[in-house]
Amino acid sequence: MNRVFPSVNVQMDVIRRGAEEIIPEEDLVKKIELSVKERKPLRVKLGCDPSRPDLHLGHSVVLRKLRQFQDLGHKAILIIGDFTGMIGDPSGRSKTRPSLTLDETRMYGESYFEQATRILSTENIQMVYNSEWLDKMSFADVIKLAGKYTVARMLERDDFLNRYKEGAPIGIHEFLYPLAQAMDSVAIESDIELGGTDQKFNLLVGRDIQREFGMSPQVILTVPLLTGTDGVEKMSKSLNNYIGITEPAQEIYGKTLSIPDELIFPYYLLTTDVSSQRLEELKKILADKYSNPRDVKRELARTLVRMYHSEDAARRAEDEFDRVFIKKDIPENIQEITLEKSNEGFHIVDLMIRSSLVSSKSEARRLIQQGGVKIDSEKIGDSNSLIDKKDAFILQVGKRKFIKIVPKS
RNA sequence: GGGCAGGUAGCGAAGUGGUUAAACGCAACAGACUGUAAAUCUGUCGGCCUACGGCCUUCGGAGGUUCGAAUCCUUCCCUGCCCA
Repeated sequence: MNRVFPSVNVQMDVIRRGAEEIIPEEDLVKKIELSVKERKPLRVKLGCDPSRPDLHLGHSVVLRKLRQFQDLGHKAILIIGDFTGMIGDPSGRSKTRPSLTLDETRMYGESYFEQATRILSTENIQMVYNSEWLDKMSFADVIKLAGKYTVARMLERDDFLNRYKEGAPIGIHEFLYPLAQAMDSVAIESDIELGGTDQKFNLLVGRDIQREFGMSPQVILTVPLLTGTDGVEKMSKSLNNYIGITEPAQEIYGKTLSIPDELIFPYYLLTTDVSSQRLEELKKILADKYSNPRDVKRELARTLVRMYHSEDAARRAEDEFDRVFIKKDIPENIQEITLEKSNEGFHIVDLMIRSSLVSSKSEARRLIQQGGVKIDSEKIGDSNSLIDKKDAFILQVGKRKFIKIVPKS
């Protein structure tokens, strides 16, 4: 590849935006200087865990950072962690994380790639599976590798240290994961590795191990972890506080509006590409107690829908939202199911179960008692109600669950 | 290998023979209020029912003692600490 790169300063400005730490920053400057001089792109590594294949805005933060590197002319190297996926990580809270077969990891890898390229460019990119080199290592190789690191250094990682202090279990293999990840950096000869702040330790191990292998150590760049829609925990699928990048426009819009106000700015900074000037303006607006944060939040929601769908979808999502939640009307497109009814009609509880809006009859009864169930916008007060309608009708549970029932006799 | 301490609902954590489906906190859900924000208030939070009551299944697993067990015993599994 032989091309002209933007100047070092221009590059660093882009790279610094929204980054938490760059370690060591001087090295990055040097690497970029060299890259500009030699017209050689940097190899930018991002490791991906393919075991949870639905990408959300939390993942988008680091992917967007990688995209920025691509746009600056550098090469993105996406490592699919199929090897670790195959072994399965039995540690930690996730009790039964099943080991995946080779086929499955491939499948997930592909799905990951498909989703990631909604953010990444398909040009300067290379995707590799780490089983390619990790699977070939012998036990002796592993021991030798393990010999390059010490327990004391492993315990520098606060996650390990805390568990150690609290007497919580730490599996030996957990010590091996950072090393495996480090081997990835060795294998692909990364110049820089990206990751969330929680990955800082692992990324740093990569530097040490690369050095052990006589390579120039990678620079690491961490990005903040995006807080989820609950405003407390980091965004994750299992905590159900996420906004998925493949979700329907409606969902992205609605979920965005439900984030706490404190998150509006971080979301703008980390998940959108609004200009720096606009960021400054937004900061002022949000600090001004006379302005209503709702307006900039709506703008954020539109922006996100635009990014993952279209301008048009953004407008429609907003209209739809206003209709349903402000005017308390019924959504435009509702999932429709056809159910057979008995001659006396539908038993309300039964209906809720059959449309799988609730998981048990007790739950259904509870919701009815609490006034959370409506048929055609009319509150159902009695859990013994019978619904006898010939034509299709709308069943609503809670604020946002709607389903259209088409009776069939 | 030995000693000790533990394993209770999504999580944290009470309960150590009977009114315990299991206190309390968090999370979650529904309702009120709102900007599907925050805060606040109310209610719910194992399942099933012909339901202000009734029934069934839960306290790491399996057995046992007892009229009766999350609580006592045996055994197995798991975790941590200390000693070797």
